[in-house]
Amino acid sequence: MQRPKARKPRGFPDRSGAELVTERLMLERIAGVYRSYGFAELQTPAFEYTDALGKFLPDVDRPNAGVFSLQDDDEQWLSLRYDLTAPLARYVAENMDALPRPYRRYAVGTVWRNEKPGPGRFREFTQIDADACFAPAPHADAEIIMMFIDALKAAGVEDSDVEIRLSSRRVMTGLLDVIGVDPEDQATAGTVLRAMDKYDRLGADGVALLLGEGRKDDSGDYTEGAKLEARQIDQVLRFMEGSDMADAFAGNQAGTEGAEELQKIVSTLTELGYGNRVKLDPSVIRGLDYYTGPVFEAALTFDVENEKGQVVQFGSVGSGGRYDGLIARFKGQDVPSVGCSVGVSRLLTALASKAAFEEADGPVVILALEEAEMPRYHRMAQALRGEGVAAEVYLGGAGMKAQMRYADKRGASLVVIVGEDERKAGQVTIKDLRAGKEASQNIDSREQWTEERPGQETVGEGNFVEAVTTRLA
RNA sequence: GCCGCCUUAGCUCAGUAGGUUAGAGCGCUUGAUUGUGGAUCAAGAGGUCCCCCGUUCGAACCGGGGAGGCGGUACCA
Repeated sequence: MQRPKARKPRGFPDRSGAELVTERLMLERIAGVYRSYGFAELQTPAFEYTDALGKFLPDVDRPNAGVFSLQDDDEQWLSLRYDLTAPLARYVAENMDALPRPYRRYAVGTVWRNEKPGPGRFREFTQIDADACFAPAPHADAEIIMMFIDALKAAGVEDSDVEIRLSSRRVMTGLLDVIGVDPEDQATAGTVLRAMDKYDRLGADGVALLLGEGRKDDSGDYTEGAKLEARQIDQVLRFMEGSDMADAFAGNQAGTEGAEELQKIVSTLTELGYGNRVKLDPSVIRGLDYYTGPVFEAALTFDVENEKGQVVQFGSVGSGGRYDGLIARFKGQDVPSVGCSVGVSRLLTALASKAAFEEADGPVVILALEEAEMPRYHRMAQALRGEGVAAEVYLGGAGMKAQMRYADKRGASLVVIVGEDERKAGQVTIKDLRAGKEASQNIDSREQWTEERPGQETVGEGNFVEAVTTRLA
């Protein structure tokens, strides 16, 4: 008989223990920030119709690569959501008339992307988003960014560890106009913007190659360039290196307005004390056929290492921006909207590389030494639970040594022992594994080992609950 | 998708310029302790040397193909 191999599909993490506890705490703290700004939770399903997500391949009757899709029994295509914004757009369009304006909601959930996993990058991960719809620039944008910063801080990211990089799609439209590239020309405009996006990593020279003929990277991969002229390339680079975005647009409407909008956002944030956290950065591009105004992302300022200690390219841990056209796909009418998203799974990975998670203590383990006394052991466990102490009775017929090993492996702080001796004497032995662990550092002979019983005490059976809670306190 | 590296015990990794019984450390099990985890000592279990095809008297090792993992790059809502 052919047995299946026990294996996990790649990019789908198994998760347990302290990581999960930390994630739940993180989510609750971020949600708390969102709620404090007046956002209320909305839950939508994991699946949406593929056309509602806008993920059919152009001119083909099949869903785009990158999303997990399947056909329902009526042959309609469904896809797992790849973010929380597309489902929001569907929800708002579907309930347009019933919703207050502005409509503010947050959402927490798992999203799925069918693409190659990388360091800190999974095919299944958690996002927590907040969005305001029917909310025009620039004040809604300033508020979202402010809240985004608060959320990251609540998630445990130190001020010095993160930087909010801000740019604007309208400014980019202006730039393209000025250098003579039609912003509507998806192919060229897209290539130019994607090249700019790589400025951090490749520097001016690398970007120049991508704007011109193309570039072959160190691994030998070749990327086709935008084929701009030298003059245009120079303009783009000068824009990227310049400090004042507005300068670049003498009389260009989109560019000038975009830059003014950014200035208003920055000055609002500065007035509220967030100015030092935000930096204008023309290399922030984000979703090309998605955002229409300001865009921003949170970049970590420390190196992320993998388990082998190698420093690894690590993307942003959250992002957001203005998408005035997303809901128009359904209703034909622009709905000015802006939102942010924290990539919780990725943020956890990054923080884990910085400091290991503390494993919490396991439950108190009550040894099961005498078969006939099982009810007594369960009663003792109940008594502890009644005081809010997590407790379990050992199950399975192993000897005392094996039970102790089990308690150790579980990370139990205390073991409760009632064997024949204790029972006859009306007593309970409590052993503190933590104390023993410490003492073991200094023990190196077998004699010492068998004689000492560190952290062990025997109390009357009426007092054992109190003795346990005192030790745990 | 493209490029590179890697794949030997549960884990981390040695290994022989093709030769019979493939190793270490850690972990695991058992014992030293007939009622005590973690230190120490001893013993033991555990392997299709990623898979397939080929070369060879003989392949974990050489050649070809494939799969998987890792990293980079492309794409990324």
